[in-house]
Amino acid sequence: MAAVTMDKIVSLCKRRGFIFQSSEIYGGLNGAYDYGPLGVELKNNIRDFWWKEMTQMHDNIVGIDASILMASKVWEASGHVSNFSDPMVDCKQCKSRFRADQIDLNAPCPVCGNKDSFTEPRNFNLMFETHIGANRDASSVVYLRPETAQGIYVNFKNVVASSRVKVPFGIAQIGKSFRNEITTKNFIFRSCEFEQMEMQFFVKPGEDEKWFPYWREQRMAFYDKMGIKKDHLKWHQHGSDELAFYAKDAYDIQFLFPMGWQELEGVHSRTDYDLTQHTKFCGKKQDYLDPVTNERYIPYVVETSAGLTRNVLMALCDAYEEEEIDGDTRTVLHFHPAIAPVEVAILPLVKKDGIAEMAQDLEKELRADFKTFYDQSGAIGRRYRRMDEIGTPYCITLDYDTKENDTVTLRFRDSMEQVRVAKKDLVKTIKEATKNYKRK
RNA sequence: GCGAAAGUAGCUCAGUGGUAGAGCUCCACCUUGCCAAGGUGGAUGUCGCGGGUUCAAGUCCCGUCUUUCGCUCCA
Repeated sequence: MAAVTMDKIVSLCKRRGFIFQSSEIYGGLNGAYDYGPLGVELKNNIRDFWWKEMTQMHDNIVGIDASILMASKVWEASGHVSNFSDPMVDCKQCKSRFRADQIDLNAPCPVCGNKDSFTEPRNFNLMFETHIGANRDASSVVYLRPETAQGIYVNFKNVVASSRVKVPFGIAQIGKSFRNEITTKNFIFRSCEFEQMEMQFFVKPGEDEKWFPYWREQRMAFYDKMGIKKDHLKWHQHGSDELAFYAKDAYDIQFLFPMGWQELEGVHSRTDYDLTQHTKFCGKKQDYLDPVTNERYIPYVVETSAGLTRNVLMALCDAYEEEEIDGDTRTVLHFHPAIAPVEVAILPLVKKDGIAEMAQDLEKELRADFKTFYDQSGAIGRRYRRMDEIGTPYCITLDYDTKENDTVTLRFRDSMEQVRVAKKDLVKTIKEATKNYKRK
């Protein structure tokens, strides 16, 4: 079985309506993508799967949804204004580019040896800038957030005061972030506009040692629940030279994308860095009063930060398979049923003798419980293949026997096995199958 | 931002200056009684965009946008 290439993913995404290039009719916009009818379902399903797992399934995590535009001071405090940009110089002779802080600007170019060859250092700030108000003076500059985490930190006191949460507790958030990347590549893997699923877990200083491995284990288990292949995932621990200035320890979950192992999610120990910074910059103590011991401290933070849009790409790459069947190729997306854009397809074996009408009625009945799709066009095998290609886990076929005894054929995507099920048992049977789903 | 290559139907591509094409897909009807490609008919393009050369440009030239690969970058 050949490894999937990005070309095939991009092609399938466009062909079947998962993901399109932004502004395509105008020649496209670099690093921006639009989600089509199936793509938005997939993305929303992954988002909801994460949200349920992180909030509903934990009694000590609450959610927020902070605004994308925030006070500029937030980014001064977080270090993004000063650290999120790199002054760069180019060699005028050989066009090589260097970071201005990593090279002696008075020395000859290390590549071509040319002297007095560098351009003036130019700043590449990775934050998008815009203005609030019609009057574009310096005081109105705001940034589109480059990460969602700060929206959580600046609401720490609000959440503590309003939600009766006690340390240890977490705040979860899903939303868009923006980075003015110098280059974008690999489809939606790195784009200027992306969505993050973040959770900041606030703990008593010292207890981060305990919670850090806990969340690493939880987060890896999440991908197993989503049906992602175990051998497509691995941990990468940041070496001391890779650690961000705020981080005490950092692990990435990497996924084996077509272009190699790449970061999918970070689990980072951020200590009290951010809350301390905001204390300094806003002048108000961002601390926590333990209601039992009356101790006052700034909590430490264990952060789980996943890319939703990267998760979408992962789900597509992980699910994609081309299987050889009798000299024919079957393209299948083996999505976990919980994230599949279409859960159940209803297919009449023939159109005549009232079978199609019967199938349409059944489709309407099942809508309340599943995302359904009705298709009466073409041979039955062809319709199965179409559903395989968009990852529909269950197909229901109605035939003449359905008229006699109210049973239908339930066909499973992965095994292609078929079972005869009474119409009245369909919802229960399908929900049971989803609950017990195991990726082969 | 640098270098190279590419951009023609929804997809994969052919078309080296002279009427815009193929296969698949898609739609309708027929056939089909459970795993694609059977029959009949049909739809689809300012050949990425803008300019130039020419009697004539998908084709040659310039610019531009986008994509891919390699740099650079990505705390």
